[in-house]
Amino acid sequence: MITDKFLLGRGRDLLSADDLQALEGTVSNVVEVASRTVLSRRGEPVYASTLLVDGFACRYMDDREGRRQLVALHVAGDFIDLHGFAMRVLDHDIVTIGPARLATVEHDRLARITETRPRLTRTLWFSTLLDAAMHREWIFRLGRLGAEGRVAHLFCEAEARLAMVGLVQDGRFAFPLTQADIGEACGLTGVHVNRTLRRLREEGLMTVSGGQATVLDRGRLCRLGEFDPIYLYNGNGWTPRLD
Amino acid sequence: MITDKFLLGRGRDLLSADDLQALEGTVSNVVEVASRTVLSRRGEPVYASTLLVDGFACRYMDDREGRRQLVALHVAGDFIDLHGFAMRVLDHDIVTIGPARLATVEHDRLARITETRPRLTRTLWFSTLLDAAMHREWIFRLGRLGAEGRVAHLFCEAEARLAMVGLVQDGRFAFPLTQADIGEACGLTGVHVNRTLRRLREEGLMTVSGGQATVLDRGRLCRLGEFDPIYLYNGNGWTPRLD
DNA sequence: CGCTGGGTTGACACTCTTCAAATTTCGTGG
DNA sequence: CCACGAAATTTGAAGAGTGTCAACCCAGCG
Repeated sequence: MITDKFLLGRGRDLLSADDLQALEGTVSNVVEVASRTVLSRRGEPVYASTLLVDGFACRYMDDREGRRQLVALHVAGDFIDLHGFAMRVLDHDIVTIGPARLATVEHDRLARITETRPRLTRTLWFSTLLDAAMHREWIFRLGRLGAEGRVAHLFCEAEARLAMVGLVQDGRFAFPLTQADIGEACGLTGVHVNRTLRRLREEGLMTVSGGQATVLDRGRLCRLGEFDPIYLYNGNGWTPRLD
Repeated sequence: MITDKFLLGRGRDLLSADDLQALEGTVSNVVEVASRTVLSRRGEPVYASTLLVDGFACRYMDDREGRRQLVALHVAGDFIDLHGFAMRVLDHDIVTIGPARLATVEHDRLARITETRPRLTRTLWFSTLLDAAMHREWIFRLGRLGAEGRVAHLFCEAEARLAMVGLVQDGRFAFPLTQADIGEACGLTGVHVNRTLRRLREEGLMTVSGGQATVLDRGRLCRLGEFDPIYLYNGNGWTPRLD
C-alpha cells in the first residue's frame, strides 16, 4: 500500500484497518520527480496534499538577500503539506532533495474524511502536530547548540526517523543533502559545516559522503546534539490520544 | 464571552454563532494565576487545555546545563496547549510570564466536539497550525538573523499579535518579558540583549522598560527583522479553508 | 577534455559570549 | 511609607566561535 510508511511507519498501529483503507482510497498513483523539484510555493493556494513515498524533501524560507533557511526535512512516509489542507496557503516553499516518489490526495477527499471519520481526522491532526514538535526541536537546536551540536542533532533526528521506516542498516542511511543544505538547516555557512563534519569524523562519531551517512557512535552523537527522540512520539510511553 | 479573543480575535469571524456557542459552553470559569506559574510540564499527561484569557505565557525547553530556550510566546486569546489534546503528553514546559487569567477545557469535551462539529474541529486544528507557522518563523529568526534582527522580529510579532486582540495603543503595549527572557527567546545572552535593545533605542526604532514596549518606527523595525505578518493568516488574502 | 558543482583548506574580521562589577528597579515586610 | 534584599539592568574588557573571502581540489559529465 502507498500509505505503508505513513506516520513514520506506525500509521497501521494508530489506525483501524477500516480507516487505513479509507485513507489509501484517497491517494493517487505514485509519480516520480527529479531532484530539486519545487512541490509548493509560498503564497500559492494548494488544493492537494502530498505523501512522500520515497526520497527527501524540505521546507524553506528565504531572507531578503536570498539566503535560505530550512524549516523542516521530510523523509519517506511523511504527509508533506497536510498543513496546506487546513491553511489553504503556505508561508514557505517545498522542494525535493534527490529524486523522489510522490502520491497526492485531493483536499476535497480529505474534507470528506473530516466529516465522517473523527479518529482518522485526529490522526491526521496528530501528524501535523508532530511536525510542530519537530519545529520546536529545531528552534532548540538553533538557539542553544553550537555548530557541532546542531549538526549532530540534525543527523540524530534523521537517523531516528529513517530507522522508523526501516531505511537504516547498521547506522548507515541515504542522506542526499549537500553541505550547503546542511548549513541552511543548521543556520551555518557551508564552509563551517565542512569543518564541523571533519571534526565529527575525526572524533569517530559519524561520516557523510556521496549521499550516504553513517552514524558510528550514536550514544556520543546524541549526547553532543542533546538529542532525545521522545518528541517523535514513537513508543517510550508517549502516544497520541485518538479515542 | 470568555472565548472573545480566541484565534487572535477572529474566532467570531471564522466560526458560526452556533459553533462559537458550543465552544464557549466547554470553557470553565476564569481563574487568576501568579507570574511564573507552571501550567504544564514535559512528559506529564494533560487532560485539559488552557485558554489564555489575559496575560502572557511561554513554552520552553531546557538544555542539559539548564539553559532555557523559549519555543513559543502566547498572548491573550491563545488556546495554549491544544497540542496536548491530540498528543496527550507534551515535549516541553509551559509557564506564565506576569500574572494571567486562564480558563480550561476538559479534553473529553473537545473530543465530543471533534465527533459532532467538523468545522469547529478544523478551526481548532487550524489554530494549532498557526502555532506551527510561528514556530517556523522562529526557526528563520534564529537561523538567519543577527542579534538586532532577532529582537526586532520578536517585537514585530508581539506587536502584530497583540494588535489583533486590541491590546496595542499608538505602538505601545504590555510586554512583561525580562531581558533574560528575550535572550532565551532569541538565542542570545541577557547581556547581549541589553546592548541590542540600547542600539534599537538609539536608532529610534523601539523601547522597552517596566513591562511596557513601544514601537516607534514600525516600518524600519519590520525591515530590520525581515518581518512580514502574513504568516499570522489575518487578512491579506490568506485565510484558512474551513468548508 | 574542459566545465561545473560540491567539497576542502587557510587567513582574517567580526559578532556574540563570558566574567565581573556597579547601578537601578521592584517586591515585601516592618 | 520606608527600608531592605533580591532581581533586573547596565557597562567594560577579553576571548571563543563563526562568517567571509579566496584559492584549490576532485569527480561526474557533456
